[in-house]
Order: sequence, then structure tokens, then C-alpha cells
Amino acid sequence: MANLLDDLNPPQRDAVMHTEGPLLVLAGAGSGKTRVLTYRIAHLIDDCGVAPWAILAITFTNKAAAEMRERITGLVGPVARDIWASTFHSACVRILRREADAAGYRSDFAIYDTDDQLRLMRACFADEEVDPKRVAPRSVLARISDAKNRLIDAEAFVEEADGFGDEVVGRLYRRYAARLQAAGAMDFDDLLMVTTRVLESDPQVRERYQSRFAYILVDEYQDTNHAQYRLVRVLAEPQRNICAVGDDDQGIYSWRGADVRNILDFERDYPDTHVVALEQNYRSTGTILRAANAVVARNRGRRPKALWTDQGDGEPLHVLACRDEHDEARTVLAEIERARAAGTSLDQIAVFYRTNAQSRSIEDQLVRGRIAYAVVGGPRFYERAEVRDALAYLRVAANPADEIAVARLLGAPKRGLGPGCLVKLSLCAQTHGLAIGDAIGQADLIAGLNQSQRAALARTASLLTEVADADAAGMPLSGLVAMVIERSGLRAALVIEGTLEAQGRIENLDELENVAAEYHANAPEPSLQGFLEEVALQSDADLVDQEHGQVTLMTVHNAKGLEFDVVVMTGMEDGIFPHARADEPDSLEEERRLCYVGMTRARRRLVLTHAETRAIHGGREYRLPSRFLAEIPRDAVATREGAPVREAFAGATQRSAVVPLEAGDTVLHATFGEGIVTGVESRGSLVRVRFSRDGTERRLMAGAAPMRKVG
DNA sequence: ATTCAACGCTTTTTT
DNA sequence: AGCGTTGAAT
Repeated sequence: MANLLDDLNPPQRDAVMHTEGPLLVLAGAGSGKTRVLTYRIAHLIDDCGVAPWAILAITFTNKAAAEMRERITGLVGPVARDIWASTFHSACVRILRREADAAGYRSDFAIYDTDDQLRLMRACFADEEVDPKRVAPRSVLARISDAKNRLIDAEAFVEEADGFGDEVVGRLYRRYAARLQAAGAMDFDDLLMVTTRVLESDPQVRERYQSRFAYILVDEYQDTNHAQYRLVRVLAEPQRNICAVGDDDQGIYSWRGADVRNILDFERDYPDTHVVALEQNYRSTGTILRAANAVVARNRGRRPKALWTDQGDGEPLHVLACRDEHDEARTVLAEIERARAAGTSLDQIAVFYRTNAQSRSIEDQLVRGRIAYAVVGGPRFYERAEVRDALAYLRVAANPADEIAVARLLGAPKRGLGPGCLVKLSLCAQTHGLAIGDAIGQADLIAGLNQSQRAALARTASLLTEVADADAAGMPLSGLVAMVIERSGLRAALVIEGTLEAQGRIENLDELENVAAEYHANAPEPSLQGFLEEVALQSDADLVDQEHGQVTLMTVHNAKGLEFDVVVMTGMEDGIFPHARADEPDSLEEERRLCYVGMTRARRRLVLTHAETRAIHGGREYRLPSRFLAEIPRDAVATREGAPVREAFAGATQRSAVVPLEAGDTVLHATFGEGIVTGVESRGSLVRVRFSRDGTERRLMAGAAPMRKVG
């Protein structure tokens, strides 16, 4: 360990060595906070004799937790396995499974994600006879989420309700909470709220975890909400060995209840706090850093700080104006090809955007350019309809009370079991005191069903029982998944459909089987419940794969914690970034922090693009460059105008005037090697080339592609 | 009672 | 451009 400390600069070392009492690490972007966190834990274990299981390390994503554990393993060996390193939500689930009794739940509770929540809320609207067109179910869910994040349960909400709107929300909140409870389910916010409530109200449970977790570390502390704040606070007592790491300039989740005050007020909450500021940046060039600092410096109410680097200035930023989103996409493509020609590997290139919808035009262009890419956070695998359908069977097998999953499974595949049938089923369950999933097997108790419906229900019931039995008998998960896919008829229905789209869905079902097999092979204690839990708590950011030679496309939110040699930030336009709905001063400041987060992901080259017009909601709108662009010092930017694509096309004409490419020419490409021109399009600006190395034919931009004529 | 096809409204960011 | 609701067909 002693020599490990040599890897650290003085403030980093200070943060690692200060083990007792509250510690606040203000870690600027790229200042090596992960290293501090891992070394600190290694130091606790190796030098201070702290038991690994007495350490609770909270990270923002599961992936970050896994990586941290891996790095600590590298430092202290396999004992790192016993550290509790996880997200808030995962840690809460783990506590709640043990303490379900005290929390008033069964230990096999299901976890409802956004989609489940919405379905359940729609049912509540029906119960309460609220018109979903007058009040949006999503907005009610948002209100409830907000309340739960502030630890306000339905009863407290109703008590405080103020005005008619609140009265309606209160009624829906009550109903929603009751139905969740009846379904044996918790939503994401419940995980935090219920855990905190149990810890705060039950002395036995509290004592158990307080004495267990002697050392607590929380990463991304600026993005904790009130419930998380209270959770940490109660767990940290009485020793208060709490280490909070964060950066108030990177708080980007206030819309999700995160409260930057948690980090700004840390010293007030823990008066004897030792504060360490990490301000040396090891990631970016001086120019990128200077530009990002200048932008975020416009925010009021931040801790003043000055990130610095001893690396050189590097190259200037590039701000590129584009005609429209297609032009912008071509610009991105050109930028990627340029970076690749300069020797940057694709996985060191990222494209950011403010909203997910923006990925589409860029994806189209990358497909044309044959650039391998991965979109983080589009339609998630586990959110695809067919995958959810299959999962619904597993969910009901694990928890028959899960009414949302029952509703889902009845409709997939189509077999004459619709909403009417669901109503009868739930009525039957109620009158006979059965879980709704168990009522499926009691079709003879239900009046008004036809013969084929009874048969379908019976088949479904026996499948569910068999899945549950097979699980109990220890059948591997992939076997359970296969059983569901085959026996439910999900696969057969898609095979009959026979379309290309159905083919893709079948592949997704196969992939689910693979995922299950992988889970079974990797999880320490695989179980059906554990699998469903992982599915529910997996985040988009967990799926970032920076090792497979692909460009990464993602929202700026998902980029937090990552770094790339080359970053292209697209859609730098007022109304998009900052977003049009961020019109209040506070939310504008959050947009600015988001911009700062995006900019500071870049190590060497940062390109910002904006389009003059953009297709939005059907129509085409004129857009002004983002005000954030104007906040970047002029002398940090190389290009202010002139779309590079237009430059590229101009260059193409110029160059083709000198060396016009035509079919039959031999060219040498920086990446693909030698090839023969097989065709020319768009008056010479696009050429088709068949490359001899791999036999592929590619369409390339004559002016922009890193390629020259050799014969 | 279920299913399918057309219409109209809506979208920021996510554990 | 996608989804959910509505209305018509089976």
C-alpha cells in the first residue's frame, strides 16, 4: 500500500488517508476520484484492518460498482468480494429482502419499472374515475415520485394536500400505493423510501446496519435526493465515518429529486468535516478545460473552483454550423472518419446529444458510412415488448400477485384472452382470496368464459406451475426462459407472423435466453428472483461498452463518468441544449452543468455542432446556436462557421478537379487499404469502392474520406 | 368479447 | 414519428 500512495497527488493522498469521521471530497471532472475511492477502500482493508463487509460503497451505476470492485480486487485480492459496492437502489433491495417483515412486505416483492408504473396508474385512474385526458397519468406519477423522494407517503401527502389538483393526486397516490402493495410490488422510489423508513423507525433493524457499516462512501453525492440523503445519514450514525465524493458543477438530476444542497450543505450537516478539493485534471487538454470552466463559471451559487492541468493546451475546439440535422449527421460522420484516419480507434469516439430522439439521423448516416456504433439508452433490450412478454411469465411464476405482469401475459401471445377476461380473473381472485396469478388455474370458478378461453387459461396455468416447480428444482434460468418462450406460444406466434420484424423479435427472445444463461453463469447466487431484480435495476449506463471498436452514441446524461479521446456534442442550439423546457434560471443552470459534464468528457478533441434548421414535431424549425457556445472563449475555438461537410464537398470538387476519381481507379484508404472504385455518385462527391482486403464495397465521401488515388 | 385500423396528441434528461 | 384511445369489423 505504501507504494500505492506514491501514485497519488497530495490532496488525493489526504483523501485516502483521512479515514475517521466525515470527509467531503470535492472532485472536479477528471481529477482521479475513482482512484481515490478505490485506494481509500484498499487502504481501509489493508492498512486499517477494516473488514470488507463493513464497507458500504454507493455508486451511481451498477457498472461503476462492478468496476470499482474489480479495481479493489486488483489492490487487495479476492476479499474485495465482500464489500457492499452497489447503487442506492440495489443496496436497498438487498436490505429490504432481509428486512421485508419489518418493512411490511413479503421478501419476494416484485420491482415495478416505469412501464409497469404507468400501467398500474392507468388502472388507478379507472378505479378513481379520473379522466386520463384531463390529467396525464405520467404527471401524476411524477408528483408521486417527487413526494416519495421527499419521504412523503400517501397518507402524509393527503394530509398536506392543498387545492383540488392535490386532492386528486392524493386520491390516486393512495390508490396507487394500495395496488402496489396488493401486487406485492415496489416501484423505484419505494425502494429508497421504504428502506429509509424502516431504518429510521425500527431500532433493531437500524442497529443491525449501523453497526455493520462502519465505513460509508457515496460517489456522485451531488446527485443524491432527500431520501438518499436521509438513508446515508441514518446509516452513518453513530461513527459518522462517511466519505462523500462529488462535484456541485456536475449535478444534473434535480428533475429526479436530486438536491445539490446535499453537497453544498455537507459541512453544515457534519460540522467536523474534513474537506479535500481535487482540482488537478488528468484527462483533458488545457483548452478543453478552459472552455468548460468558462461555461460553468456563469452559474451562480456554486463553490468557486479552478480546475487546472499540466498537460499542454492541445488543439482548439471546433464549432461547426450545419444546414440541418442531416447535414449535421454527415458532419459527425466526417468527423469520425477524420479521427479514425488520424489513428483514433472507434471506441475512443463518442457522439452526445441532449435528447434521445436526436440519435436517429446520426444513426442513419453512420449506417451509410459503415461505421460501427452502439447507442446507449435507446429502446432498451428489456423494454422491448416481446422481451417483456416473456419476462411477464417469469414474474408471475415468481410472484403470482403481480397483476401488471398477469395483465401482460394474458395478451401475449394473442389467444382470445383480453381485458374482459382480466376483469373476471381479478374478480375471481378477490372473491376466493387468491392471488390473481393463482386464479388463472381456477378457470372453472369463473363464469362467462368460452371453451377456448378456459383451455387457454388452463395451459397458461400449467406452464406457470411448471416454471415455478422447475425453478424450485434448480433448473438453470436459461431453461426457464426457453420453457416460457416455447410453451407459451410466443415464439410460434412470431414464426407464423413471418415478417422481418417478427424475425428480429425472435432473435430478441433468443438473446433473452443467452442473457439468462450468462446471468446464471456469473451471478454468485443465481435465482429467478435475482434475475428479475437485475433486469429491473439495470440502467442504460450499465451497458456502455467501450471495448468493442464502436463509436458510442448517447445522451449527455448517460455520459457522466466516462471519457473519450474525441467527443462530438451535437444539437448545440437554443431550445435543444439548453432545452426549451429549461426556462427557469435554476433549470438553465442545470443545463449548463450538463453542458459542462459533456465537454469535460473529452480528452483531446472536442467538436460542437449545431444546425440552422431541424425537423421537430413534424415541422421544420429555424434554430439559433446555443447560448452556451457564446460562453466559450473565442480564442479557444478554431472554426466558427462553415459546415465541414460543405468544406468537404468543396474540397472534393477541388480535389476531383486535380485527381478526379472514376470507376476502375485504384485508391488507398487509411483504414480499409487498397480498393477499386466501382462507381461514382453525386457528381463525384461520393464514390463506391470495393476493398480488396475484406471484399466489402463502401460508399465514401470523396473529399472527406482518408483516401487517395494510387493508380 | 376481441382484434384491427385510423386518428389525434405529445416528448427532456432516468434509477 | 410513436403511442393510446376510439370506432368498426369479426
